[in-house]
This record gives sequence, C-alpha cells and structure tokens, in this order.
Amino acid sequence: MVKITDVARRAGVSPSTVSYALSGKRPISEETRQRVEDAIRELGYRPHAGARALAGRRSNVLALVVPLRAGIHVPTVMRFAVSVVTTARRHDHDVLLLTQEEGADGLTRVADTALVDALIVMDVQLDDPRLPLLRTLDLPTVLIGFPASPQGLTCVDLDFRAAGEACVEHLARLGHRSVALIGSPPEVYVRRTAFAQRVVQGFTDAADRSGMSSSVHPCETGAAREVAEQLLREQPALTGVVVHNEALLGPLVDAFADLGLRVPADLSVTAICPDELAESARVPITSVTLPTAEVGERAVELLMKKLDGTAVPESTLVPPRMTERASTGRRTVT
Amino acid sequence: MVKITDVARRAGVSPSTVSYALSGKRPISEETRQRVEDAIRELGYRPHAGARALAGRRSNVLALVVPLRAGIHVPTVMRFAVSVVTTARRHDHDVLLLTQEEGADGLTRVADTALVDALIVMDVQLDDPRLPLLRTLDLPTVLIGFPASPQGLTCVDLDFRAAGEACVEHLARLGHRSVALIGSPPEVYVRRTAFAQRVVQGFTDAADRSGMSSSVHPCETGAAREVAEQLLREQPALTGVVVHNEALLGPLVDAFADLGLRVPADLSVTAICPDELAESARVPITSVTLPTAEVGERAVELLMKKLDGTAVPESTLVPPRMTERASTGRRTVT
DNA sequence: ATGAAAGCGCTAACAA
DNA sequence: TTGTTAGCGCTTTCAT
Repeated sequence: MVKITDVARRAGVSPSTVSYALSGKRPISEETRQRVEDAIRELGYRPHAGARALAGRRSNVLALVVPLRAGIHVPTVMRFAVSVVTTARRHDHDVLLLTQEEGADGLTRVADTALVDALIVMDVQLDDPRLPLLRTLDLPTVLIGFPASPQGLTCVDLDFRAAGEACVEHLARLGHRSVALIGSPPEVYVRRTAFAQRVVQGFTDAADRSGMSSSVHPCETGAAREVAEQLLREQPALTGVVVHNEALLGPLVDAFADLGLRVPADLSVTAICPDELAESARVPITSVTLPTAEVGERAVELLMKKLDGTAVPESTLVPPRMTERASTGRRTVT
Repeated sequence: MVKITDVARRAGVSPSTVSYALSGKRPISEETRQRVEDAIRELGYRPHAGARALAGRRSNVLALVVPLRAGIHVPTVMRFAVSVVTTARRHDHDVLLLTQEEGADGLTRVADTALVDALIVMDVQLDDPRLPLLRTLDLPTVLIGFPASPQGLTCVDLDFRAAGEACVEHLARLGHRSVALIGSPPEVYVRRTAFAQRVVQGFTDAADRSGMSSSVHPCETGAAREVAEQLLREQPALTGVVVHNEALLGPLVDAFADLGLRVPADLSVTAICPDELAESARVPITSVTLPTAEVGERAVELLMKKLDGTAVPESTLVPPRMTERASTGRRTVT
C-alpha cells in the first residue's frame, strides 16, 4: 500500500505538504503542487479512509436511513437514495445505508463510533420517536418530511400546500367551478405526517380564492366505488377532482368509468403521486410529482453546508412540478 | 469522547485488555471481563470506527453496488439491499451504498482507501466490464448473477435452470402435454445475462423428460398479442405456458383473454418473476419468485466466510420457490 | 511557503 | 492471564 510518506519522498517534500496540497488548507507554491500531484499519480496514491477519519475527525461518510414500513412507495425511496448517493459523491462523500429497523440505536451507533459525520432521515413522522435523540445527537442532520415541531431541526420536503394549490389552479384555469379532494385514509391525517393536512390547506385556500365550491374526503383504501358514488350524489356539479391517495388513484378512475363518467370529458382528474403511478393509470393522469431527485439533492447540499458551519434554513420546501397528461381538460358546459 | 484508555482506567486494566475483551481474541478471566463490561456500560464507550479500521486493518463495512439501468425491477433491488443491510448488521458490519454509475472507478476507490473490506456487486452481466478489475482487486467479492466465465469468482443467484424445470414439472403434474416458454427479448439471450439461457435449458429438459411437446419464444416487449396469436396457430394443443419476461406477463394474460382463452380453464400460465408482479396480474399467476431476501443473505454470509479466510464455493444457486396461484389448473380434456 | 513532530484511538506483537 | 508499547496513516499545530 502506498502512503503519504511515499508520496512525500517521491515529490521531495514533507508529508504535511502532501496533506496540504490535497486539502488546500494552506497555500502551496505552484511548483510543489505540481510535483506532489505527479507523485500521487505516478504512485497511484489514495489516502486511507480510516486514518483520515481518525486524524481529521471527519469520515466523509453520511448515513441514509430508509423506511421499511408497508405502504411506502419503494421506487420512490430507491430514486431518492440514488440521488443522495450521486449528490454525496459530488461532494466527496460516501453513503452508509441504514434501515429504519435499527431504530434509534442505529443512529447512536454510527454517531458514537464516528462512522458517519452526518445523517439523512427519511419518512419522518409527526411524532417521530427518533426526534429527541436527533436533537441531542449533535450530528448534522436533515429530515425528509416535517414532524409536528420542526424547531431546531432541518427539514426538507415537497411543498405539499403548493401542490394542492397547483392542482386546483390547474382545474380553475380549465374552467372548472366545483372540485373535490380525495385524500388519504383518515388515520393518516391524525397520526402520521404533516403533508396530508397541508394538501388540504392548499386545496381549500386555492378553491376559495377562485370562488370554487369544494369538498374534502379522507378516504380508505378499497373504498373507491363508494366515494365515487357519494361524490356524484352530494356534489352533482362536480367536474374536477384532486386525488392524494396512491392506492386509490387507479381504482377511482376505474370506478368513475364504471359509473359512466368519461375522463376527462365529464370529469377532470389530477393527482399528487409518483409520476410512475400517474402514467400507468388507465387514463394517464395529470399530476404533481414527488420530486424525489431534487429533494435528495437538496438534503445532501444542506448537510454539506451544515458540515462546514454555514447556517441553513430550518425548513426547505421544494416547489411542486406539474405534468399535464390526458386526464384533464376544459370544462364542457352542458 | 470516551476512549479505550478511559475504560481501561476505570476497570483497572490495560487498554489491550479492554480491546481483547471486546474482540475475544485472547482469553480474559471472567472477573476482569465483568469489570471491563461494567466500565464500558457505565461510560457508554463505543470504539472509534476510524481508529479501529486503521489499527485493525478492517473497516467492518462492505460495499453494495446497485444497478441503475432501465428495465430493472426497482422493488426487487430495494428488497435485496435491505436484506443485505440486515444480514450485514447481524455480522457486525455496515453497508456502503454505491451506484453502478460510478463504475469500476468507484470500486477501486473504496478498495484503495480501505473504506470497505468486501464487495457485493449486483446485476452482473455475461461480459461485465468490471470483471477484470474484480479479479485483480483482491477484495473479497460476491457477485449476484453469473458472468460468462465465473472461474475464480464467487457468484450467487436463483437457480434459473431449476426454476424453468419447476414450472414445467408443475404443469406436467397438472396433466399438461404441450407447453411453451415465452422468454426475454432476443437481445437478452445474446448480450446480457446467463439466466435467460438457463431457464430455457431447464424448461426444455424437463419437457423432454416428461415427454411433453414444447416450444421456446424469445419475445419483445409489446409483442404480446402477436405471440399469443402465433402460439395458438402453431401449437394448437398448447395448454400450458411459462412466462419469463416481466414486461410481458400482464399484457400476455390480457391478450389470451382477448383471444377468448380462459386462464386457467383453457390455458395454465406460470411465470418466473417477482411475487409482486405475479400477484397484481388480472389473474394472480402461479410463479417462481426471485428469492431476493435469501440471495442477499447468502451473499453476505459468503462474504463473511471469505473475510475470515474460509473457502467458499464459486457458485451458489438458490433453489426456486414456487407459489401456486389462480392461473394454473388441471388440463381439461375436450 | 514548507518542515518536524505530536497526536488521533485503537490493535497486536512482544514480554512477563 | 495481563501489561507495555510500537505502530496503523493521516492531519495539524508549532516552528522556521
């Protein structure tokens, strides 16, 4: 194994000079820098990660904690992970993969052993049990998602409020006057995450601003047919719906068809969901996507700032991006 | 930060005794071991990973290289990754996530910097460009999948040959006498991976052994209808098919339905694919699953053996596991 | 602009 | 069974 002293000898300089040439932490004359670089290349030198971590108190590794629970959209998680790895590499960091299964212990472990020097935690819940730990751990951390009290933490997520608004505004532009939101199952609103409520806020505010009539329906998986019937019964003027429920999107579109409603001729449908899903419905759905790659990138960049001591905002909301597909059209007055 | 000398002082022993108590690499009297353990617990000591890696020449981290290319089944990759992480943790190792994108350079990097001390490489191709490197790298490595020349490498995968056989034998037991294999696109057989040919071998051999008439059809994505029609035309006695083509499974079942063939009444369908896919077809498909979790587990265990110098077999074939669903039934003689 | 040298926290000879 | 000690390969004061 070739080490820093080998490089130093070959370049005719001291080890510290090699180290500084590598880190740029002190000025090196152009000439020495060149000699050092040559020596490094000729010998194929690569600094030993462990030695670096020990002496430099930085492992250049960050941990990514991925969720396992049922109901998670696996391709989304994977894309997020890939984006984190790619971005981390651009910043000369590697990524250690942790599963949620290890829980809080896993976090203390990698922190205490100095295996990693920063943390990205996905799928943060409103009352996430890891929060107290994360607050005391004093490892730079970025959360994906917003807990109930995000004070003192750094959180990133899609701007779900704006996503709700975007859907409504899209429908408004198409002339629709009466809209409904098909939301997540009731327990999601109560227990889990903040994003469901945010969508509702955005949806309702935008509808009010546009003077549209609107209704909101938290909705169980499997209840597609019931909800579709209920909508027709209770809101006969309805011509636009926003679906924020991955499991229900397909079945709902099917149910509308069964009830003789053509999409988009009779009913325009928008959704907040992974593009993949929107594309694979029987009618491709106009949707606001979860900008996985962008969120991953932002998370890593925030972490890098924190690592070099820069202050970062507590909350980062990634703006929604809407893709128009076949499921929305102008309101046809009959 | 509490370090080994702190523990040693508190327990009234030398640092090396603490180290040995931790590693078990030399006998420690029951009494000292107890004192050391107490001290560790009281102080909340955790060994510094970098220091360990430097002094012990072992990072206790292994790298997992995941594929990115289109056509890969993302949930399968993710499940595999989770299984690798879980198993690695059981063996006191962590997992560094690398993307295929980094290519061979990524492998040299983590090897040369001693960041990891073993490698798991997924999605190995017949003529994988990383093979020469992997052979010279002299890092313990396990490949998922089989290259053209696996000599000197350690490979794990589903036993695709047995999978092909299992499907045919299942159909044979149900009384079917004429079967067809719908395979991957032609280029897969030529270019990519060994598993496609293996399925064909297993399929053909088993059909021959049972005295069944059989045919094999490499098949492009999107050609479902054509293939279905061709099968009916050329093999009128056909009552059983084996599908080894993830993209085609659903469309094919649809095509059979369109052509008036009831599954399983007129035609029994089996597949080799992720369970997820088999379950979500319009008729749940009897299938041989890719035993992701088991392959991940085996890969890690092989690596652990290699790490402590035990010889391991070059090739590990995980036996297929068949799940009977609604798409297969007894041949009905008409 | 560069060098010398003291650690970083741990492991593993070597000694006893 | 335990202790002493010399590194592991790098970073970073402190000097010059």
